[in-house]
Amino acid sequence: MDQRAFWTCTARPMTTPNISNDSGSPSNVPEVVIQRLPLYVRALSQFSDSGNNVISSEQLGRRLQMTPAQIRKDLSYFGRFGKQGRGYNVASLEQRLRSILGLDRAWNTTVIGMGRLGRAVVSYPGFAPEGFNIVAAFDADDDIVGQTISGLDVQSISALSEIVKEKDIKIGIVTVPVEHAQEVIDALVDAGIKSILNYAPLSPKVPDGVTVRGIDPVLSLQSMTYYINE
Amino acid sequence: MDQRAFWTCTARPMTTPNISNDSGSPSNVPEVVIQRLPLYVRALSQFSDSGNNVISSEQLGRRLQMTPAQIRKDLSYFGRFGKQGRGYNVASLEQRLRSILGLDRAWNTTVIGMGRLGRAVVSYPGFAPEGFNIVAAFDADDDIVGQTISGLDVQSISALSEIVKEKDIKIGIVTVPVEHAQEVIDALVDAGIKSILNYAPLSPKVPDGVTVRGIDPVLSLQSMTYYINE
DNA sequence: TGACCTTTGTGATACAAAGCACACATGGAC
DNA sequence: GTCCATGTGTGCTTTGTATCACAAAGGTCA
Repeated sequence: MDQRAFWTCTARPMTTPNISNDSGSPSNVPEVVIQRLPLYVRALSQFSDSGNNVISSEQLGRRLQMTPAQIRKDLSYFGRFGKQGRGYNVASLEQRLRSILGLDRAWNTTVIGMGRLGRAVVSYPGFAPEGFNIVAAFDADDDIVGQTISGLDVQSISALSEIVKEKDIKIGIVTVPVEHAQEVIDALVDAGIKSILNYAPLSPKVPDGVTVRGIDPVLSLQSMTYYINE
Repeated sequence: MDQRAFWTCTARPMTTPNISNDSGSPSNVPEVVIQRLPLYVRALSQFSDSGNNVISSEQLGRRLQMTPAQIRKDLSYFGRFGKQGRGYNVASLEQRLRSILGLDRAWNTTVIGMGRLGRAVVSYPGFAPEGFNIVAAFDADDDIVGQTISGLDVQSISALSEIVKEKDIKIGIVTVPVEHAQEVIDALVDAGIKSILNYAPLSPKVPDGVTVRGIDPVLSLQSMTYYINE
């Protein structure tokens, strides 16, 4: 395999579990900041639902349990969105942030691995409302290929590359058993995918420019137990 | 050289999405370090499966995509486990780390919210082998209370506190809809739970000394889209 | 035994991110 | 128009963490 760096995570010395961003991306914005933007979007969306037009960094900070200064600093990486003495326009800040993150459009995604976990993922109703459409499903098992699950025809992994191009899929969601995860991720990368959401319990190697985020509840539990005693 | 790790979330003074550890814990060990330990445990376990007795920080670092120095530094917070010129004994280091994390015992957990997501969680086969036993299930809906799901009798949330004590439950897993998540988390805290795994898309408020880890695939996707273009 | 090689453990250093504090816009009151 | 209250945007300071670099420790073999 090639030995370009695989580094992960962040542009930063953050080295946080389950996040791997190789963003060789020139983006001078720290990765941690990018990760907080969706939180702001979510909070703003809730705020506007409750009928508010304007919000201060203080209010937003109280809701998200962070300091107002950090929020202002984060936003300042992208421009000046607030009015002094007044605060931020809720709707317009939300819109600006969505645009920065690329959330003002829909994204086609695919799930690879149609076992128990993959089925749960494709039937999870939380993705579509946020613009993440699962448009293809794959599996390696011939007994599963050909089935229709949640309206998706399960296809053979050998067709991955072709379908990715055909359907303009930009994000891969990996739900295969851990022993096949690296090869599936390699296949996604070969197919040109740059963003991978990985449910398998491993730290995959990916080339620069590919971002991987891991979802690993066991890891989360295992680090919490440390704090239970003391 | 640059390096990185990946996986879930982060630490305290860092305010990273999905992690909130207030642990007023006196532990002088940085939270990020605690979060990396389970990665080491996992890698060591794989190593010993492949028949190796000894591993160097360099080998471990290669596998986990991080610098050897960071691994040695992390370990040094807890003691001296290696032999110079040789490396670490795989089995014994794994055992020591498990002990530090509290993984050398089993933990009783409960899932609150028996909707689609909760059912997926209780039937997920990845928890038990790691010592996390789900011993109770709760829901607020009277139609669901009384059902048996994956061998668990679903109980009313009103019985939460009682059952937590009766079954010595130490960890709560929250899979209720977001609009009820904060109240359920409050109830867990009232019941004496100190560790919460939260699947609901919000940043819950918890008192000092309670650790919350969030599992939020949508947030992960939303921060990845930023890097797709550029 | 001692020369040599490897790999640890750790003080010192570099750097990134968080928080502080204040200058300065802005809007409202009068 | 002037004054005041409010809350942004940001340079500077502090904090936290990753990395460097090297002394000391163990192993090996002549």
